[in-house]
Amino acid sequence: MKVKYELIHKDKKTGARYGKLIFTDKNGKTQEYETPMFMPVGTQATVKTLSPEQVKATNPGIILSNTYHLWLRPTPEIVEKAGGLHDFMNWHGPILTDSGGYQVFSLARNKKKDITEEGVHFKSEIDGRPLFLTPEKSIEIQNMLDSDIAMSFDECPPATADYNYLKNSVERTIRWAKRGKAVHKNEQQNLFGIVQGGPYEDLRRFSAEETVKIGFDGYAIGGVANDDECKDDMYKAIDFSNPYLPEDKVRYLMGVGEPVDLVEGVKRGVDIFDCVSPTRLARHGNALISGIRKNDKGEPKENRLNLKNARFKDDFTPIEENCDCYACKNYTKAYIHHLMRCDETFGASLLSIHNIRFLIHLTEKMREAIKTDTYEDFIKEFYGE
RNA sequence: GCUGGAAUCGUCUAGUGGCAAUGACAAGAGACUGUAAAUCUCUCGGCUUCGGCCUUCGUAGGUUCGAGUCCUACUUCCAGCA
Repeated sequence: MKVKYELIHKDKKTGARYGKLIFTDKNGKTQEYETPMFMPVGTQATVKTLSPEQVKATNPGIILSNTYHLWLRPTPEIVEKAGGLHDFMNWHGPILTDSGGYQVFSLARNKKKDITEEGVHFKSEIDGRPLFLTPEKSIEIQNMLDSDIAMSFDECPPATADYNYLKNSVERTIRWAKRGKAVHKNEQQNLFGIVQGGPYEDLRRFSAEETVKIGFDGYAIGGVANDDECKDDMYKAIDFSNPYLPEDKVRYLMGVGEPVDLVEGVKRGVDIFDCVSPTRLARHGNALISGIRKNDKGEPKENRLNLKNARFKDDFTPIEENCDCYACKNYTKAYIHHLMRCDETFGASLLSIHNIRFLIHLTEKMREAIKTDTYEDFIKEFYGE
């Protein structure tokens, strides 16, 4: 499905954007989704522990999947044979595939040696065989997967990377973006470019301007929220990138994030987000709740309950009294505590439903605030001020 | 009744003369940001001025510089024979 972003309203005080993503399929049929948007992640063509129906009940727009992982298993040939990713996984809403760029960060073992101009060397985690992913290959795989939005193959650098490393990396990522676009053939698929450059103003500007010159259907800000990156560097990455991105294209902050990151990202002009955290936290027994807490750096962080804690064994109230999710409407903390203690998958499912719904609900509230030019008040209320 | 064997931290378990004592589970807590993650880390006898000190391997004695480990008796359990 081809996508078009429509900027509908900007919050008068903060500039936060309310908009729509309009997808049109080859028969001219459209699907509309509002932004700000949170996109749940389903790396292996499934949002872990959830059926498509359960995901749908959280009211999402786009969901993610992953080029690298589907390349290894089941292979793009199988997905193509199944009629594309939508039919294969029974998800008929929009799908965005990450390019494998994050795996350059998380899986390439020897960054200096494995990342070359031509592409990136990996060793399969499944059978140890050598793998080589190039910008062309990534796009070719995504074309075959037939996702609605393909991402350019980039290098997602570690937060510890220094200026010189980032400068070379940014330049190479731009060359990769050109190579990827040159081989992009799937006319029903959109292609997004990715801005890199760490927390450096000149690198972000250069990366954004060069990426925009190539011309993409949407733009992402990448390389944030890795390792122990501080929030301040993430905000710099956004602030130094957004001024150089076109107003009429959607802006995607990759891999983010926590509720506080969504609120701060939208304030800085971001439209869409994705993050594994709601589903991973869920599998590890944690439920997102309203309010904020501080991490050990003193930064504001998501508030949550660890339902595995003994104190919940006889707590027969829902995770959040006013939450409209399936888990909160039907189950108690004591029950979920019991399921998590017994390693029952249903516990992880209920927490995944709650956490995803929590973030999506947050974006819904942000939209309403932007539409009424009260986003600043919304932020104050969010921080409990 | 006889002959073997066994009793160790909530549970199972390692341990054959230097041991507060192995591993697993359970338990208590923490981490997690484009998913190598239903994973990983820490704690798990008591006290501590963090150097140690104290009390622990069924019970009671004994041998030894030193005993969970060797010896004796007892208690309980298991197996085989009656």
